[in-house]
Amino acid sequence: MSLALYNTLTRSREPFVPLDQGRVRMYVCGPTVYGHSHLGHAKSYVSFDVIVRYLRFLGYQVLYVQNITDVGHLSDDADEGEDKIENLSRTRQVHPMQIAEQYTHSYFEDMDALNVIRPDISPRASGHVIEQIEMIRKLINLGFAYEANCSVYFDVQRFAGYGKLSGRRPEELEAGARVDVNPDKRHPGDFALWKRAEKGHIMRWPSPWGEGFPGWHIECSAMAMKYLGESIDIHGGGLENQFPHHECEIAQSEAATGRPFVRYWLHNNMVTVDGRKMGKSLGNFLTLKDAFVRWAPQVVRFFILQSHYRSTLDFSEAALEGAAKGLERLNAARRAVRDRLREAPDQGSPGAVDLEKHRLAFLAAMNDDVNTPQAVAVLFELSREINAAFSSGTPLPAALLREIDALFESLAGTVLGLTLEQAPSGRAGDQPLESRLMDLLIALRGTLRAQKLWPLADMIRNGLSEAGVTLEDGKQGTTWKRTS
RNA sequence: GGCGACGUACCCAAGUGGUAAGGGAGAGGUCUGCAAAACCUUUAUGCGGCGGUUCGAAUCCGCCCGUCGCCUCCA
Repeated sequence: MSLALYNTLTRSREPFVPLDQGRVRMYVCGPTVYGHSHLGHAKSYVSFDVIVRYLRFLGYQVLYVQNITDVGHLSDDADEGEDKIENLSRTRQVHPMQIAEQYTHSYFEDMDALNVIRPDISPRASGHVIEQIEMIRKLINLGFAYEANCSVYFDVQRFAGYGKLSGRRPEELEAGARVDVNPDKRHPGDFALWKRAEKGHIMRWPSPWGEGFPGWHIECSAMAMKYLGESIDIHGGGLENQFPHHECEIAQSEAATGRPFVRYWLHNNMVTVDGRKMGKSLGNFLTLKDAFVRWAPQVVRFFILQSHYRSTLDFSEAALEGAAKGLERLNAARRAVRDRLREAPDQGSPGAVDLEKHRLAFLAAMNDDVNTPQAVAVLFELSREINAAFSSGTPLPAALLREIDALFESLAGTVLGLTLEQAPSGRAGDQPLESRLMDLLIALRGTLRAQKLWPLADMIRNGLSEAGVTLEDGKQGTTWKRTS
């Protein structure tokens, strides 16, 4: 049993075998930093985060590169549009790099909150203009690109493999009604590698073809190859970037090196709202900062993991609420394990819960093209079995409880990035002042309850509830937790 | 118009030939002063429709209906 991934290039599920044994070179298209990240970004980067985490869990040494696009991404057609970031900088009267920096910070802030492990390298496009120029020059020398009117275009007709990822041929593009006529291009499908900077354009660099800036597609090829080599194992990105972005990446990279650029192309699907894509252009997006006001980042992460990365995920308040409750169920299970651990006997029947069965089921799900919803289902099944064992009355031995706890930590924590039961909660014996005050209130209420002074007892419970603390009366005494 | 997906219960969502995972909601129950939480049980003879292949189909094939994505920027 080993990891299989769905490769867009071959449109099939393939066993994952990296180029070098034990090492994985992985590149994922990062954000264009001209706005706060939204739920769609979260789905993409959480999905790839889990893939990276799982590869590392399997023992691979992963080098994970994810770019930050801070120049060259045009707001419209690749010939007419303006640079998105420069656009915004004009409106706000600040330097484009200030815009890029602001939203780069914002991006990492959100990803940190989602417990997304940072990439090993986060190269900025503007910091790699030299590499991009070098690559463009090479493409011209090899006859795959041509200069026209101080801009440089890739000649799609010269590259035989153009279309192998998306299934689209240059001939078909020509038939499309929406390809703009650009007299500089030899073929309507040719794409810009370097753009001439018009008067007033702030982001500009000197080049052999005059002052200008790099096209959008070239950055990923140049940076991926700089840090990962000419052939990489995994390239990830959003489904909507399959064409033209990734198709162009393949063309320019393979034309330049003559070698296969990417072995496994992975594409994640998008978040929808009422069945429609969540996107900036549609204006139906929810930024993560807004989402986090309502739902904890962990809940958002969990919500994402409950669907497959290649499936669309439909957003709704009800769906998020459902995820929040489900996550709490897993939390409760682990909390119960830890609570019992305090008074667990050293001896007992260790065979009460078959951990190995669940561990293997979890791995089987993950090996099957990173089926996180299935893996999450295994966690629920594990939880149910543990709870059943608890309610049967027979105390589980400490060694088994520690094993269960470790299994949660490993599968839910290390692999899925879910930090179960981090919210402060407690029973007698905890250290901080908050806990000691809670102990006092609980003891006071306990006395009132013993005297059947219900109104006074409820006054404490209701007051704490308003302060964001929930009391729960259980068999083994009263516990409290924050309700956020 | 071209290319490509998808349609599974009230909602979200797994499942690519062997007789429908999981979560939420709903219902019943245990516990409780009440409550909350937790736990247990339960909830699709059915997988958009109609045909076909097969011993057997949500899964494969064909047609139809519906929704969406890409072809212009988007994770």
